[in-house]
Amino acid sequence: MTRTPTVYDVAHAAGVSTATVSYTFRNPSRVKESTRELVLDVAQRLGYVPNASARNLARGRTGVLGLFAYDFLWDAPDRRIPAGGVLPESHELTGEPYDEFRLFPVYLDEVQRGFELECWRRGFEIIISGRQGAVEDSAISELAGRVDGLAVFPRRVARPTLQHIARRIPVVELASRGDTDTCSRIDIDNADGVAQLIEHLHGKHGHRTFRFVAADDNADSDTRHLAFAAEITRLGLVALPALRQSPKLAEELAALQGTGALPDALVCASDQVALETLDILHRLGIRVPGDVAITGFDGILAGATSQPRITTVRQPMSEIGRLAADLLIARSADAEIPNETIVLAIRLLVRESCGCTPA
Amino acid sequence: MTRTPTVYDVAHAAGVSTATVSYTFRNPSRVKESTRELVLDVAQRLGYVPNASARNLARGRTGVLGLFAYDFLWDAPDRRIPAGGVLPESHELTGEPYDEFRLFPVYLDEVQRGFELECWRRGFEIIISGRQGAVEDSAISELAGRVDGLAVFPRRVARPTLQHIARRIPVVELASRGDTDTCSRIDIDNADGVAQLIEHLHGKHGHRTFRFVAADDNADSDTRHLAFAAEITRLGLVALPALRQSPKLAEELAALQGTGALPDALVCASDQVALETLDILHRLGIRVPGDVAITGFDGILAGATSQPRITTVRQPMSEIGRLAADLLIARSADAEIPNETIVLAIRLLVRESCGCTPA
DNA sequence: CTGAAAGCGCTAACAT
DNA sequence: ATGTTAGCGCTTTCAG
Repeated sequence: MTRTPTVYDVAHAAGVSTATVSYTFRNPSRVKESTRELVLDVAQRLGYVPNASARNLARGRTGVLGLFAYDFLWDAPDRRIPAGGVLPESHELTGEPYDEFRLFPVYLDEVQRGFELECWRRGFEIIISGRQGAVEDSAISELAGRVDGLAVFPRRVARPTLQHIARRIPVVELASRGDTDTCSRIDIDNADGVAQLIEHLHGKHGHRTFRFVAADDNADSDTRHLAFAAEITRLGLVALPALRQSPKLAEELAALQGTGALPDALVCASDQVALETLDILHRLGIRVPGDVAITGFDGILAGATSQPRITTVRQPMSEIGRLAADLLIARSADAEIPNETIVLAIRLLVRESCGCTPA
Repeated sequence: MTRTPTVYDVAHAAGVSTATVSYTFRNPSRVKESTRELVLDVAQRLGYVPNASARNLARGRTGVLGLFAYDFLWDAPDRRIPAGGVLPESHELTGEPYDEFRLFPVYLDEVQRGFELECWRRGFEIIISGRQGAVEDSAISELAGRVDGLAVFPRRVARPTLQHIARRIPVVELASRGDTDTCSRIDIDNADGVAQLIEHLHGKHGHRTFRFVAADDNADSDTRHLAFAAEITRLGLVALPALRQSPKLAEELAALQGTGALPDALVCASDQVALETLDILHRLGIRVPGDVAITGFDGILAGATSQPRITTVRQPMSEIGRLAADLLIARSADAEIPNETIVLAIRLLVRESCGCTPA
């Protein structure tokens, strides 16, 4: 096997300089047509493929944006996406554990999609990186060295690491966290979402007792919980402690059922939490929304195919991804552009789990 | 804004050589602990992030695998994923056209997922690249220069281009095409799948007239159509010309309905075709499976949530992605490993669109 | 319109 | 255990 051809080989074979070869590919109009054709011909014949590492090094940028995702499966391998009964056992699986968890796209998938499309539209490539559990600094730093800008989901990367990276390339955090100005941030109006949900449950359905169901170790969940508490207080209702998505959630709900202490409504931190809760309630024989109303947050697909369908707040997920890419591209081209925080509006999606009837 | 720090800066500030800095990051055990700590400290203070382009150039490899995907939306912007009636209008959309098409994951998404997970597990990063419509050679060649191996979906990239690239890095094509040994190939047993479907429709339900519904410009569709024709012939049944997924499919089906010439069963090239066909039949008032049976191919999620659920053949999609990554990693490490074609087994998924009753 | 040549930042022999 | 140094392949300024 011969050495892979370089600009030198092409230049030599074509009887031109390496500069001309380079221009032929990067700036064709600078090269006389006949020369250009010659070079392309030779390149073709030799099997020349430009080496991006060399180019990026010379240019000082990569044309790649990174998305540091995660897979919640890895963190919670024994937790399934509850799909409100529609998850079909006959949707044959390959036997790999993750295969059965990720039938439905989740929040992250939809954000990723928006990010991808915007990158491609703008001529950027995209590295999707993911790690299991706690992220070692080296992994993320490794990734940072490969890209012109980086989008990360919160709570995945230690803050000092993020600050370190943000000194070198633009970084945008997706979703809430609140402090610092290390990086840009794209967030949604969580408080408004929660307020609209409660307003609907309270004003429209007359519900008076609420419990929040929190997700584990999740910044968004915390934000929404705070908003929930504030809203409950504002309405002069009784603030009860939050329930928590965990292996013990089923027990807790069973206990509430036993003592007749079920609230009127369960406001869940996310659609995924809502779906899991729904599943548990089903198993306990508690009817939704008959015995208890339930709401989610996000607007993922699974919540629209469950039984009943989940009343929720829709995030503009792909728009979040799109904006993230947009912002990174701008800042990577001009370091003077300051970090910014964008807060996107949400929208209440009234379906059936709150007690409304299907249209 | 100061210049971004390099190994030289770190080495200088720490009073060591660049080699020591490099070793500290790449081969820590080669460096005395105290030195290592010193270097890491200085690097931290300076905000040093290793430049991957330089490293890759020096090393001669990138640690990145590419997946050249596509988005069928771009090619057919006016064609929706029909979801058998479950696609909820209230699943609020952002207004961007693609947003409403891609609610359900498709074949490609699931393959991609397997690819990603395997890459991450093996310590590779992954570049997902996509283009609209016909792919210019430069785009794919561009990508090829960035990665150690490339997986492509068929019919997206001109064959000469693929051959050109395959001279430099390992390439694997996902799904059927058949000719050449330019690249490796991962395929499924399409013939077996089609045979099992027809066997079921014929043997179990006694159907005798079949029409194939082909997808446009799709290698898999062609392969399955051939297998379909062969099987029909083998059983001594009447071979009728294929229908074709297109804006005119509705007319054609209506015509068949009008003349009482509907077949017993429609064997569709994919689940997506089946879902679209199902949608059309619905609108024509033709009952499925009452008036006509229908089958799909792939095993995507949308086919499991439609009404009725689609009887289909399940491809091990994430396994396809996983194997692709596996194969590329092996070949990128050892150019002596020859190309190979892997054919994976499929599995019949009997649901309701064939006429069976729900379990 | 084309060529010469100086980097880009890092790695990995090889030397000490 | 650490330092020296020659590349890795391409881009781009400056000359011609």
